[in-house]
Amino acid sequence: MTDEAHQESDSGIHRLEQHRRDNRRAVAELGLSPYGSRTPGLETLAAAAARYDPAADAEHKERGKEDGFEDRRPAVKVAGRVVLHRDNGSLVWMNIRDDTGDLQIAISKRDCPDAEFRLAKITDVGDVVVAEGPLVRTRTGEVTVWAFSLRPASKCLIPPPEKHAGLQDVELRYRQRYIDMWANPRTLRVFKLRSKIVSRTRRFLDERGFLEVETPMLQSLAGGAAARPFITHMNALDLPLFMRIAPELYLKRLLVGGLPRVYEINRNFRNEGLDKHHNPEFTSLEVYEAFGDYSTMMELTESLIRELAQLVAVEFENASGRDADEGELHVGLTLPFGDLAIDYGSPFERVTYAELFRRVLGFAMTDARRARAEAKKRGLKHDGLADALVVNELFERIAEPTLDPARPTFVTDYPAALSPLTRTHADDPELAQRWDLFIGGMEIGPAYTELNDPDIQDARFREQLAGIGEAESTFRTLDEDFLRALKVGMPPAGGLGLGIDRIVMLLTNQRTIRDVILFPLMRPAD
RNA sequence: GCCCUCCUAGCUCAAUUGGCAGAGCAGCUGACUCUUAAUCAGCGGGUUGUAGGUUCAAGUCCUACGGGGGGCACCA
Repeated sequence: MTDEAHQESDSGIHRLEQHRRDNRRAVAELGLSPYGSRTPGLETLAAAAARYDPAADAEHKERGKEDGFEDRRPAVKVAGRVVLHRDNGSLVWMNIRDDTGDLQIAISKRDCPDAEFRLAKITDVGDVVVAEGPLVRTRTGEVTVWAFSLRPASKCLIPPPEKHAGLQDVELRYRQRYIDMWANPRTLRVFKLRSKIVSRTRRFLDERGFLEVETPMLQSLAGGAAARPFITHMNALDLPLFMRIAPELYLKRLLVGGLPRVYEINRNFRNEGLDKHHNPEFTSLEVYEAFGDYSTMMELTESLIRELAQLVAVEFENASGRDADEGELHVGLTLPFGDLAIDYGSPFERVTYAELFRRVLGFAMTDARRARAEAKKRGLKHDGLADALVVNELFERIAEPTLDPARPTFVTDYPAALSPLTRTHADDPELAQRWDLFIGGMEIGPAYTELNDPDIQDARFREQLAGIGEAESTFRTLDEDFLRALKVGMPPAGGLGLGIDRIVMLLTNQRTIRDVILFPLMRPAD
């Protein structure tokens, strides 16, 4: 048996990787450094291609061989990863890619130093190169860098994915995102958009006088939500710590301290299941506004999401090369999400919890006996549940799914029994000043008029804690310091929580949360 | 936690009823100065996720395990 019969050589290196290692050595033997060095004066592929000058190109084609001819074709210096490689003998073509697009490079034996022409011949798909030369248009009409210089910048030792289909294996796409990103341009587009969505969100809030803050992610009490936390440990203080499940209780302390408008965009960690809408670590936006309430939060949220949709619509137009003046998206401002066309331009729908319940179920949510009978009839949970929970079971299973997923909808005024930590209406203590926003069938986030009476908050906390089981009590305890902060006096306030990952899913038309998180949690492969 | 489903060459995918594991791309050798999923001629490349089992014979059927995807349940 020869070595060639083995997939791997004695050193355990795959034959395809070995060929690439051999090519890397050949590059070094040409006197070129396979891993490149600092390179000033580079421009993006899109910017370079945009500088193509048809007149100069035509002039050069006509009179390029005349004595004393002055070449006025713009010369560009670009870098990118090789995605296609066509060796035509004494003329090598390659297409390189950066985050702005692809560009064709031609390396001719006649016009390039010998070592650099030989580099072109042994360049592998996946390598990163720097090319320099005038912009020309080929006979088939493609803008091309006609290189007078080609340099190596980095070697790709791993065989790349299939050149046309790209990297299809979902598992590999998540585990080896660095390949997915360059092999599938769509992936890079989504994550660039995500970044723009987040920075526009910051700008939107900054412009309105909100201050971005960072509160603890390691907490000795994990409060602000009812999820299971991750537990960790600090050696120096021999202290058990929780990863935060929400920043809420710290942000409210800041209202007490005298910051009237604060927000935080950061990670939360919840030790629960994972599915297409849940990753154990996810990014949320929380906003608090002193002297606001859940209505001011509603206006803020609607404007923010409309502005983000507008941003994405403009990006789409730019990407598809459409004339921005066409205005089609601006008039309607709809964005695709799967089979839906979600309308962000029209005023969002508003419906009260009670109204939606009555409309769909046919009776008032205050009719507990009827609700219980209805739940039983439909085979929903009801035994041993409080009235409000039976009503909510009907609401979530029957009423909520009737919302039009193509119309962003605020469901307002939840039963107070379901929202013990929210201020109730002055004229109806059974209703909480809370709304939830639904878009595309997903819950995007809630907002509240915050409770700021320390005695009521204290009582509600204790009621909640009284109802929990043994297991929960290990991570749910009363935050005495938070109650002390409320006793110092927190102004009346509106509070908002939005799931950033889900907003990005909606706006970039990605059906699973893993496609908007760069490195979603995966089980270790081995 | 339960149910369904997928895992075949570096990548993308085939393989009929259980009957010799294949193709394209990528790779290697050669030709080619306007190609563009370059083309042309030739050549290599496999422990079919892992471990067992049934069978004359297993990619295919059975069991367990690992990983992925989907659904259900759980989860203010």
